[in-house]
Amino acid sequence: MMADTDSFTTTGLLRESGSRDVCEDFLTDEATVDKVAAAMPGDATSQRMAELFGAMGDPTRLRLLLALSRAELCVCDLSELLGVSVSAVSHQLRLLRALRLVKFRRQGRQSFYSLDDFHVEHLIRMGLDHVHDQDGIR
Amino acid sequence: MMADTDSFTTTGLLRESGSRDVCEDFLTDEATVDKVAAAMPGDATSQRMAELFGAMGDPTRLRLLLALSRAELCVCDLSELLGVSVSAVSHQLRLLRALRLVKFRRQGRQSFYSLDDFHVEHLIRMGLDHVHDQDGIR
DNA sequence: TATATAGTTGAACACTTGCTCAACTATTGG
DNA sequence: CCAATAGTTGAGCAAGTGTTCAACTATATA
Repeated sequence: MMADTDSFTTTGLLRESGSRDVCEDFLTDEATVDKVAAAMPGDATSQRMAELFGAMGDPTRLRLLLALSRAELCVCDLSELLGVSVSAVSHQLRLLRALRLVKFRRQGRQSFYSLDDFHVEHLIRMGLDHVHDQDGIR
Repeated sequence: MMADTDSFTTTGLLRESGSRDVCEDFLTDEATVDKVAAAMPGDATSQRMAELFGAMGDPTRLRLLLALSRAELCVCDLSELLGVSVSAVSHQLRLLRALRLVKFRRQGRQSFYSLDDFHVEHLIRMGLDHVHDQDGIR
């Protein structure tokens, strides 16, 4: 299956021999580093993952997703629910739509939004678990 | 078990009767909105979830986590692997540590970092799945 | 057709964030 | 003790981000 082949971790090319702020010429554990480097997803993949998590990393957007994980809702109701202006909600939904985290349908003059993908619900669930586990134990 | 009791969705308090940018006085589907509002995690919880996802939403930090999901590594090797300065790596690891996504141990003058929690690995895995599924299908 | 409602969009602005740089601590080796 | 290595930390700055505001589109109703 091959890990990935995008463009490869930037590594290897940044070896201008005098580069400061980098530790001594050869690595602490070169074998391990090579193994990890080979297993790393390509830049394009990690970039898109970062976009995904970044989208969920804003409180407003996350709460939009949390709300939509319970029901399909129109912009107006989402605005009320979160206490955020319609405009701000619309902007954020646009972003979530671009990343395919939510989809929408128009009915009359209303836009009803819902989660696009079951993965998103799983991610939300795991985020909740992580936070709750941290509070509970430790 | 009760959904949560933190501080409650901001909702309900922002009803200064003349507030602009909010749709007509009563909601499209008040019953549903109430149901969703009751099921929403409290502000403190969603705030912490947003911090978690936000931490994973930066390309550098995400790639640190991806690397650490494969092996325990020192700052220097991480710096090499990602092509990012030692200082930048250290700053980001500090943040990840504060959120308990990674832990570290000192050995001599080196700091070895690793993932703190198996949840993080699951989240990474699901993020990968989501991105790959989007590419594959559709 | 005119008016109101629901939502979208671009520009602008304040705020946040990730990096660099330089100074610092801590551990090792001579 | 001195020098070097590994890493941490605070300040500062450029780039990015979320909200507001005002102008706009589109659908429904009188």
